[in-house]
Amino acid sequence: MLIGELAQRAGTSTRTLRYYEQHGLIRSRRATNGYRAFDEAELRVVHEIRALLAVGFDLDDIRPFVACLRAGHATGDVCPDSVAVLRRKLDEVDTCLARLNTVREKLDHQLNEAIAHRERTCLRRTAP
Amino acid sequence: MLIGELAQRAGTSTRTLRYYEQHGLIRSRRATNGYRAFDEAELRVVHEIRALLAVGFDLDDIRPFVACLRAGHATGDVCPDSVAVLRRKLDEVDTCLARLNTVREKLDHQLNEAIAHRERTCLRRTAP
DNA sequence: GCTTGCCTTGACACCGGCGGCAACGTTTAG
DNA sequence: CTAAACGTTGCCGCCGGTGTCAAGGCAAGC
Repeated sequence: MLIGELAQRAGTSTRTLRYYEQHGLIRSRRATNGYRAFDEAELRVVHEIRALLAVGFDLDDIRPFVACLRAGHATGDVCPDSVAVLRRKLDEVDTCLARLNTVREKLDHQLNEAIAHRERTCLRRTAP
Repeated sequence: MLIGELAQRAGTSTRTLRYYEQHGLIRSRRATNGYRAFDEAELRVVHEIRALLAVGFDLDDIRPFVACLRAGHATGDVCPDSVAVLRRKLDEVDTCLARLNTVREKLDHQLNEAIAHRERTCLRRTAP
């Protein structure tokens, strides 16, 4: 499979695939003309990459999942390293959620105070 | 007040202050030697900027707050434009929270599945 | 006069996942 | 023969707030 076909089937660009390869996430042989030749299996790998990126993982985080797939597992998340990343990411998300909730409260409070202040000082210009 | 003093009092770097000035957020006169001279009032402005940046605002978002302070208000958030930004930011945060919660659920599910799978296939290497 | 420590502007580096372009080789169809 | 449609490598741009360095002007104490 040439890079264009893989890109189309995976719903990405050739530029993206070269980038993944350059960073060791996907693999290819080279034909005599220098063209990359991809195995069918790489399609699944690309899908895994895309799915994890969409969730907020970066390429380094994703590497263990790819390795897990290459090791023959049906999914990329059952290997110890992948599980470790999942745990860490879950922690990160929880931390982020906590911070974001704090920010939300602050914003909400600040917004209400500001509106209250404007009403006290009779500066309402927009209808309630 | 010279830039070094303002930087120290505001807890930032001179580089940062020049950047803010370059982007129209703080103001200075120039002494005959070319040095920036800052009013005391700018200290408060810088504090406002830093506080909002810390919450996740970008410099463009912050501009109305600074204008509000300069208009003589005790706080930067009571002016209509600031309130509008606050509303928008609150919406953004809510959207972000929603997405993050979705991600959290996915991760949690995926993690549990992976662990369950490993236990089914007797690959436990770490003590429970 | 010399050093030290302020200040000035300007410009590059960073991070990460690409987009996009240049300049060029290959294959295939007409 | 040529044009179109693929492939290759390499490099710049982006985004935003800062760090950091260069190369130089000023202030003040010895």
